[in-house]
Amino acid sequence: MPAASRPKLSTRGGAPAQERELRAQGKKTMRKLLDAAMVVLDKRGYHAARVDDIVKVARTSHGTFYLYFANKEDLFRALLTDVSEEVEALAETLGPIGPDEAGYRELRGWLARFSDLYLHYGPVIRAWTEADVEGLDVGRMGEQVLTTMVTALIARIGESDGNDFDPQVAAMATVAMVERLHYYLVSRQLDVSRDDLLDTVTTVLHVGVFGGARRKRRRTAS
Amino acid sequence: MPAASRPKLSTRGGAPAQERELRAQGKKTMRKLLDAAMVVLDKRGYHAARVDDIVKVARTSHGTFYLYFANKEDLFRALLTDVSEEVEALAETLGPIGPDEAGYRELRGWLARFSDLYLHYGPVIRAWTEADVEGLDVGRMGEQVLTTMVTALIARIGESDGNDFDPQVAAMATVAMVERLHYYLVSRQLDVSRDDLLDTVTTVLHVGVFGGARRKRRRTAS
Amino acid sequence: MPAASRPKLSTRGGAPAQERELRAQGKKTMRKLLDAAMVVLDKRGYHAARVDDIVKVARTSHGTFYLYFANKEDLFRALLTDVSEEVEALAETLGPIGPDEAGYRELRGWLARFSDLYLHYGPVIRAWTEADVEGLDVGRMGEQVLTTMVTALIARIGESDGNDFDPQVAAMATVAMVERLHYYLVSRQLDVSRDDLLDTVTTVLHVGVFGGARRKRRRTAS
Amino acid sequence: MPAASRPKLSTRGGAPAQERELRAQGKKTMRKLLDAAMVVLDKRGYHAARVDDIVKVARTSHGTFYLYFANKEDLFRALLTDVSEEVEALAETLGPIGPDEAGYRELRGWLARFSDLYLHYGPVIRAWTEADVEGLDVGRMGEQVLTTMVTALIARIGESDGNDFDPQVAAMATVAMVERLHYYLVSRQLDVSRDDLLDTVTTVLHVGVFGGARRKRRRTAS
DNA sequence: TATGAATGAGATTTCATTCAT
DNA sequence: AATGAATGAAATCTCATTCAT
Repeated sequence: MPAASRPKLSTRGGAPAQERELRAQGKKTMRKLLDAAMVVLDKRGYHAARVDDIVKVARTSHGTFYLYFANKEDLFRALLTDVSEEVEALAETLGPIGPDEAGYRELRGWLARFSDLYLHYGPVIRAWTEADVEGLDVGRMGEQVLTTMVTALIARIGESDGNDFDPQVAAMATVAMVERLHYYLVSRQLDVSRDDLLDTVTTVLHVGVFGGARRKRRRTAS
Repeated sequence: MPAASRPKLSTRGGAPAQERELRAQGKKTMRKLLDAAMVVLDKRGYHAARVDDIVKVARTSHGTFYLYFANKEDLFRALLTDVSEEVEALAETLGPIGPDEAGYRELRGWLARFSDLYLHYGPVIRAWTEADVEGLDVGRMGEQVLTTMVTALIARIGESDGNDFDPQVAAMATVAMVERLHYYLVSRQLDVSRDDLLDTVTTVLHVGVFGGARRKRRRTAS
Repeated sequence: MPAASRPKLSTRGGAPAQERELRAQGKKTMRKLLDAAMVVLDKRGYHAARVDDIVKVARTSHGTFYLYFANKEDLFRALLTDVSEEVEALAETLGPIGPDEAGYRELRGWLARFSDLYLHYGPVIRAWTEADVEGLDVGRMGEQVLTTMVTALIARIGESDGNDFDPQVAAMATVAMVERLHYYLVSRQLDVSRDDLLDTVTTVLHVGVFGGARRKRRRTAS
Repeated sequence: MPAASRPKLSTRGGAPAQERELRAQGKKTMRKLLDAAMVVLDKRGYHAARVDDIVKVARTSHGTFYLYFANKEDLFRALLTDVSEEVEALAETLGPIGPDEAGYRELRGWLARFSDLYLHYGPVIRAWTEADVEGLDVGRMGEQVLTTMVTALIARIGESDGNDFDPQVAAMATVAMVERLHYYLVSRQLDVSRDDLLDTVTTVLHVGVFGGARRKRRRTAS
């Protein structure tokens, strides 16, 4: 099982939590809040997420919330920091992707790991999009995450030869497609199994971006 | 230049406006409000957009706003209705896309028209994503827009032969890539000319989805 | 048929209307507004009555409203003036009420005329109650109406002999009972025919206030 | 002194307050708000009562109000619930009312208790009348209160014999007279002592409704 | 005489954050 | 470390009245 699917939730937390030493109970409370935030983020999205909702899900109080986080954005920043690290780790695992079968498999494996990550951190990633407009520095953090992915991809795309397109655009196009498709999947606008989704998107990208040859349809075990 | 780039803003308006007969002045004011909403939506996004901002930009009063729209969502719905129609019209213009040069051109032309549409209606489309979470029925309207596009694409993809992927997923992947890339473009996360973007995305999709052959890079005049 | 049932709606109208000479059309418009106000008052009550509702029912415009009335209260004042006059006229028709059958009939006849009046002007009378709290001078006008009725009654009660109660209180009690019962009737809290209501209330008051003898139940033609 | 004169203000409160556990301080604040509402209701009536007025009298903040009540109607409902219970308790204490002196005393005692209740809860009862128009479900609650009283009275009226009137109408007439008279008393339209009022209304009703014999005027100590 | 449009003061309501225990 | 209570700034919405044609 890929690392991305066993994420360790933020052990740092928000500003107030970092200024003091957290004991076992404190850590537990902070964890409860972060988990709750994910739940609420998933259900309501960033803007509609209320502190009240979060503390209710976490079965704690308003006062307690501010014992661990400076404010709402601080909490989301903590979550996003975790995602950042996961994504960075993921980006590093992207090996060379040749036009052959091995390249296909490499790409599919990587996309599968992204999928795991999205299925877990999706709420945060979607929240980032939502918060992107406006000067929220949460937005800026999201851009960094995007850059990480794109940079890794550009490197691999550049290794292919004979590309008649802009590698940077192609890299972003790749991320765009993969991220949005998962969004459609999670928001039930696309009704398909994760494997089918991965098969198709891998094929399209392998052929379209990495010069892979078209081939007969095949199944890949999850 | 395609019709999509010269869109006529909603002539229907929101709930309150539909109950009365609008005279010239009334129509003008409604138009001012819709235009202002686009500006604010662009700058702030859906959730952060305040009725106050909109009337300020439209240089009118609070009370006037509610003479034409029941509330913010109502106005947004009016805008979305316009987009829906434009998108539907666009979807109908998608001709057959073969693997040859002609297919490439057809696809590029269509994407260019989408591009025009997005450059005009982008704020609304982005806001839709933002409002998607939560029970806003605006979300449901957005899904219809998506469906329209996807349906048109599925038909064309189905015409290609030898596809080793799920046409529905491929269609959504196409929309996903195109929409998000334009989002990156407009939100300045991607710094590239519209033409370069179109060249690359057309190539990737033509090759990856429509069985097109890879070819040397080329420029297409706008 | 008693005069009260063929009321001539205010021919004076509100302040602005009094300052100019009304032609035929003007009078018609004013009448439409007064009628509409009654309808709205009936449906919504005083506080919930909106100028907007009134002009909609009257099929005219806001601007027109203020051509005839200085403001909302002005209109109600006009209506209340009419009621005042009707009530005053009614009060004058109250003859002596002896303990005998003739007294019963006199009382019943008078109450029947009140009933007619209430059935027509009820909305205004109820509005007065509603507007009573607070310094609205509409409230003060209502008190005058009450006084008119009470004064007439006190005179007749005083003519009975052997009363072991305060005539003023008894007079007010009479008005209280009659007015409220009609209110219950009109607001459907009391489900009974107008005649049954009149029979009972006449009996109770004739016996309780005017020293009438109790007798077997009887019907009186409406 | 009867229980009705020492009413305990709502311990349940409005919707938001019922969802959480209230501590001592919370209860105190809720009480302050309910008391303040009575004051404002008395001074301004239901429609003119502003949440702003209430919190000012209660010396608390706007936000706090909504911590305990969903809105003005919710608060009013809480008050009305209290009244309902008091009235119900009062209705149960109505014993048989014969035509003799004992019957007179029973009736007078009961009316005196009603009087106590009205003097305390008058603002709420009057507000109910005011709010009755329009779809406020508060109106429906009021009807129940009315029904409670009427039902108790019908039972007692039915025990008298030889009535030549409709007991239901007579019962409502009784409530109508008593309620409205107190209204006139409290709103200063009737200037008389509570005892004089009770004496007269008891006599009129005893004779008019319960077949009592007329007798010489007398004073009853409060 | 009539009208649709516009206004803005004021009322309601929400909710992130701070306070007191 | 935790909590319920309180706050108030900001946002939404209503509607009597005035304006311009």
